Amino acid sequence: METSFVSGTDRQQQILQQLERQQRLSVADICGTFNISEATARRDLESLASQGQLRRVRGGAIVLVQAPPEQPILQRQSEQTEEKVRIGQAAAALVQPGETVFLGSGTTVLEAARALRGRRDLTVLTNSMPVVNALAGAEDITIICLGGMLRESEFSFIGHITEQALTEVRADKALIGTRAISLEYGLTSEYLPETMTDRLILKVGQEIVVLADHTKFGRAATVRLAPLESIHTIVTDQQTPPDFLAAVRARGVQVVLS
Amino acid sequence: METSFVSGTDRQQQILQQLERQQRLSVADICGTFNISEATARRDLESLASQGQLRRVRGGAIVLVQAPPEQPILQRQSEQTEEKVRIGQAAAALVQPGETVFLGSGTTVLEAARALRGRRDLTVLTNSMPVVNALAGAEDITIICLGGMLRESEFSFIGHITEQALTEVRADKALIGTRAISLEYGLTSEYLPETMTDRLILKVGQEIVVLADHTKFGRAATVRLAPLESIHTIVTDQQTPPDFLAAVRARGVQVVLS
DNA sequence: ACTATTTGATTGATAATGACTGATTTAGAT
DNA sequence: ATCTAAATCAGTCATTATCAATCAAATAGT
Repeated sequence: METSFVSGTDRQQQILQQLERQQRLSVADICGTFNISEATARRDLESLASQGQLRRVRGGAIVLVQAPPEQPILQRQSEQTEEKVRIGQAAAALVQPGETVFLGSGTTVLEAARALRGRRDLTVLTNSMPVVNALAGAEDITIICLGGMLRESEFSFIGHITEQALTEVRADKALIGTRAISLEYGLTSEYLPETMTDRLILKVGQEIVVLADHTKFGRAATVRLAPLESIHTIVTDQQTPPDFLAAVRARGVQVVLS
Repeated sequence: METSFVSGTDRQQQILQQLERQQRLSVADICGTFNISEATARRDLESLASQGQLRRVRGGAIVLVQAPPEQPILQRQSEQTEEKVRIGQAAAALVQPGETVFLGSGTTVLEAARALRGRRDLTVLTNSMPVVNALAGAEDITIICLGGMLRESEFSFIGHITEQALTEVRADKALIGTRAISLEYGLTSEYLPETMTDRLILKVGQEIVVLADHTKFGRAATVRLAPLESIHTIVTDQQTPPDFLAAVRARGVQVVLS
């Protein structure tokens, strides 16, 4: 894994994240993963310790007893950025002029929204605030937002109002992201309230397009959202195992590689 | 991707977009992707940092911990900014902890939203995208957006879906802006579709608070929205003619000067 | 044609880094 | 318990990268 960073502050954030995962970190570990000298590693630890972010011990550092909660959304935003952009563009290419398309939440779908900016004669339905922001002001694109209660971690709208609004609309295509996709359980999710909303979303789209990079395949989360058969198209990247894609195709799902 | 010609602010928006995708950006990165000098790249970062859009670090920039997703720029913000900020703050001061407050569209109400950020134990209802953006990520504030069709000029949601959602909610107070206030015609507006939505908004709020700087008084637009009597409170600035305010008070409307 | 703004180059100043030093702590052996 | 060797540490210093400030050229706006 390439660990690129722009500054000491940035590196310190990453040190904190890694510490969160492993509970403890040695100075040598830090030197290795970031290619820095021991002196710098110690300075980073000293700085973080003085901010009360970690507990300094001889040889490294350990997490504090009550660690501050980590932020949910923004970390995984940086992961697989390249793929996500390409997947988003490939999915956007499926949308035809004149169509009504639903865009769900998640960073990959957001990339599709960005790719749709500049296209003409479209109606976009969404429950994602970043999608609205990305498309607001775009020429010749009608934006309909489903409202509801704002879920802070994803900046998406969910709940009763959202579901009510969903009964009023339909879409030619629905572009959605997912947490996990498996042959056995299909689409799964982790957050139940959002799942209820997502199920309705699957109903308003004539054609369901799932955007998922290779890290999502062969995994399953806790809540079952929909079986594979209810999906029409999957857009993914080249790194997804071909045998998995073959199995998906055998279930009647079209696969688009970006 | 040859982005040969972009204006300064446009480029800064793109910098924000890229930053949001990658979490971090080095000065060198920016120079490369936009073909600009380090000096300009730094100036852009400095400008964005002063707006609180990113966190400047040595060597580049990283995203804020609770970064609201990138949002479109609002034009015509500069008119009467001083007054609007003060009016917004005065109106926000009327809101009590535990209350549910509706925030309408318009720049003055947006200032009230900004003033409410940091307050605790609030539920905010709104049909304004900028308001959602301003409050997204705020601690202890529940945000419920009414969805609907996005009106580009105001970035507010109007139409059938909005009205449907309005039937599902109520609010202790409704803070709304207006185009014009006159003794004879009360609140008037110019855009009929929005007016339909606004009339419903007046019904969901127990107490109607109108935010209007002095330029709005004694004028009337084409569409009648509501008589003066349906307003409970007007928040305005010192420059509003006292005799006009006296007449307003005589009609049973409370006046707050900021 | 003129002015205001933006840009790029240059500068000295400042911060970050890595190598080095001697001091301190730890772990193991006696 | 005491000693010793290795590891870790805090401090200093030179080097490098980055920065803020300044100014002239280029560009946009009127």
